[in-house]
Amino acid sequence: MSPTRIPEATVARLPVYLRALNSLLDSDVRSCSSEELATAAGVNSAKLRKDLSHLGSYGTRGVGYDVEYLRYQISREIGLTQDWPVVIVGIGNLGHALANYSGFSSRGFRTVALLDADDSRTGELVAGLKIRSFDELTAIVHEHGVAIGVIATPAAAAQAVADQMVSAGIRSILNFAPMVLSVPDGVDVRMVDLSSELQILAYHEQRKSTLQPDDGVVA
Amino acid sequence: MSPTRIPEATVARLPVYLRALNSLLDSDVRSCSSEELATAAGVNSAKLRKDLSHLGSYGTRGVGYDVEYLRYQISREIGLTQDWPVVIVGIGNLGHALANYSGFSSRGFRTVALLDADDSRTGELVAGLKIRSFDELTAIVHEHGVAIGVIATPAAAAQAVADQMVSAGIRSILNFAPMVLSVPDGVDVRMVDLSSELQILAYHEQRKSTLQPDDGVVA
DNA sequence: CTCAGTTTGTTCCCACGTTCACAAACTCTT
DNA sequence: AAGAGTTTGTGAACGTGGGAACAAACTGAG
Ligand SMILES: NC(=O)c1ccc[n+]([C@@H]2O[C@H](COP(=O)([O-])OP(=O)(O)OC[C@H]3O[C@@H](n4cnc5c(N)ncnc54)[C@H](O)[C@@H]3O)[C@@H](O)[C@H]2O)c1
Ligand SMILES: NC(=O)c1ccc[n+]([C@@H]2O[C@H](COP(=O)([O-])OP(=O)(O)OC[C@H]3O[C@@H](n4cnc5c(N)ncnc54)[C@H](O)[C@@H]3O)[C@@H](O)[C@H]2O)c1
Repeated sequence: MSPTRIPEATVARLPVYLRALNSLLDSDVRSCSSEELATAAGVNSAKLRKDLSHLGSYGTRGVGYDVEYLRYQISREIGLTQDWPVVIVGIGNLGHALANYSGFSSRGFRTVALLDADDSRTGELVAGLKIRSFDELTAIVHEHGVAIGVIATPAAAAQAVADQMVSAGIRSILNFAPMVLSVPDGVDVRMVDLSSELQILAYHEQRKSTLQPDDGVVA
Repeated sequence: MSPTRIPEATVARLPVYLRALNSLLDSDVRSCSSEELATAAGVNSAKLRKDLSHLGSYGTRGVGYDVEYLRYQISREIGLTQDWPVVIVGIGNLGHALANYSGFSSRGFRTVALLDADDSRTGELVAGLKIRSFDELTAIVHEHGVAIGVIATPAAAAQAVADQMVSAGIRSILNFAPMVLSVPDGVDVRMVDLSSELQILAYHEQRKSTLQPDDGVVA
């Protein structure tokens, strides 16, 4: 199946290619060149071809790529052909937005439970799911075979929540709390830090203002 | 001040160091070694020292770093010693959460306006600000000198919103819509794509399940 | 079949980022 | 004052990623 390990930078771009392919399919485009797909994905065509070459040879020289076929191959490589049950912990402002986000379920991700430590929230209906007590985490993880957990609690609670997730068997965590989590080897944590993103923009903005016309990060 | 350009990878970690320093100050720690700070920030101590060396020599050999002083220097380098007015466009599920997020205002970022194209939302009070019409964008940008815009609209509207932002004078955009934005040179776009993050986790999760015990991305 | 045109997959090279290892510079004890 | 102990800042080695360029492999016309 996978001949070699796929570079991390490539893995991070596969979801972008997938979105571009879906967008092409919506426009009834059946086939495309690396140049077209690269433009749609906002990358260099050489980079795109090299990325795809890590998955295998799914194109035809002189012709291009079959959109449907390539989409399936990328989906399979990422693991989207299977179902991924997800638990969200901390149903405050952000947790509510995440629970209502259709972009998760549209891929293979299925939110199976919303958990919160605040008992006064328990029972509230959000996006068709009842908020349940955080104590039920382990039972829910075992029942649904949950492998991915989302943390949307305040920073102060994040490490404790992560510890509980790990001990319940979760091995992949998406963390929205502005807090560096410490987890055992074999557990993946990805951090989404909005405040950091703004600060990075501010740094570049400051340079743009004070220095000679410099190029930006572009997009 | 800044002798050379700071590597992009370093810039992306400065906010993390800043958080770690704030956390140390909260615990009344006045001074720390690169080892301690690196642990708090979740990175290698060699990497931390090299990162900091790009800003200047703010430590003392044999002693370590003065927490308060280093925090100020990093803040100044990022540009947090000045005020950054921000506009949020698209006050739906996510926009509401962002408007209510205190993590923005706690740094130098100040939300000056919430805009939405849906007139039925106009006037609604969110986090102490009234939702205003998207048409007011240019006037608001000029009035407050806004340089940073946040897009939280559906993907279909994102490019049009970005175009309006750019023509109004905004040169830094934080985009939450799952859509590759096309902007002129000199405009920075940072994309926060939650769906991609989940897919990356899924890829690694899949590999963990099917292959021999491999190491994860760690944290 | 042959040849011109097209587009992929890959190789080569360079730039960037990470880590090691150590000299330089500081503190503290004697 | 000198030497032992610490810790920073940096040079050098190494690994990863990006981009140009091109050979390989396809299509289609004549
Ligand atoms: N709101 C945003 O737009 C935004 C943006 C970026 C980051 N964040 C971060 O996301 C996190 C959540 O933000 P928010 O605005 O939704 O906060 P919030 O206070 O509205 O919600 C936090 C929720 O977590 C629950 N909680 C607290 N401790 C818990 C525990 N130990 N176990 C389970 N649940 C627990 C609380 O009951 C609450 O419902 C914060 O860390 C914040 O810094 C939020
Ligand atoms: N909800 C989440 O947790 C989440 C997570 C990740 C990404 N996103 C993305 O963030 C974006 C917003 O998500 P949401 O759940 O808040 O959607 P939403 O539908 O709840 O809100 C979108 C808002 O944008 C407004 N809008 C539409 N077109 C506009 C325009 N041209 N100008 C100004 N405003 C306009 C709408 O009136 C609405 O209020 C989407 O692109 C979504 O994919 C959301």
